[in-house]
Amino acid sequence: MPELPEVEIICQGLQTKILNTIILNAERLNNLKLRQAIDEDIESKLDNVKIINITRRAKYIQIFLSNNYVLIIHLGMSGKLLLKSSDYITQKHDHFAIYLNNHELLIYNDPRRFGLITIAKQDELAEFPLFKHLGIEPLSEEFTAQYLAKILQSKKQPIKLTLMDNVNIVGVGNIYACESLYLSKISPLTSSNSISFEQTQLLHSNIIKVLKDSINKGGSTLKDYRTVSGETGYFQNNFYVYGREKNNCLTCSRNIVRIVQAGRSSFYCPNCQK
DNA sequence: AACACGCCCTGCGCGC
DNA sequence: TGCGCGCAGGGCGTGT
Repeated sequence: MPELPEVEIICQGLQTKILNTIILNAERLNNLKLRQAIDEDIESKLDNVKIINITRRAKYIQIFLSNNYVLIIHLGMSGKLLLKSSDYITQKHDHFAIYLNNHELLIYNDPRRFGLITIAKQDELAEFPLFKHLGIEPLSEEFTAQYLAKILQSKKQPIKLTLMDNVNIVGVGNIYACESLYLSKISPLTSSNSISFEQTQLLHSNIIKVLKDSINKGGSTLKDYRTVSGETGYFQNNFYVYGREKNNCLTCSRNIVRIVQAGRSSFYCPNCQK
């Protein structure tokens, strides 16, 4: 599934392609439940409204509408948002269609159905239950080494779990947590509160670097991720550790190891990362 | 409070 | 060829 860079690219694509278009209407294509059921009355709020802005919060896409609502989309592990021409024939796992006045339609497709589609009033966004607990954006000015140090010092759980917990920092998923720890020479097993301030500064800059590098390469495509135009990303070719179990560490040539933390794979070099 | 674990789903690649 | 298993960019609810 998309992490922060992939969602960012999708938002940028939507900005380019559908900003200022008008949603003629929208419809659910089945009655399957996503992470949560699609709101009963969502179609009535997507009837002849203009798209006035598109932004990202954590891994959520926010499509602001002229009727003071905001359409909120999360892609879960396997979700895709694809722009199609008006003769498009609906495919398996297409769950939602938005018809636009530029003769295109925006299709939400999600095989695993871990994503969600919902709608909220713009002035209630800050209090929206899905967003209320979210931490700070790693690409914002709020994310400083001091902030990261404060978070790390307050936890003794393994650092990788702290990086991936959206209460602390949003948008850093499994790939970018592994990659930023590798670049910082920190083991994913290290207790959060045993990281020195020097290491924290390094980690802070590497989190930002990895996310920005990935955005510049169009994100990472493992399987499902596509831009709104259906293109893959390229950052997967630049992974140091993610998915490279038993391959050589690009620094010391020893084997990259895969372990499981909180039910998720962590990849790291036990020699380089302490 | 903090953490471990399991579940929500489908599809794919692997070993037998 | 076919079946079962494990695994996948996330996030949440439950139990200890």
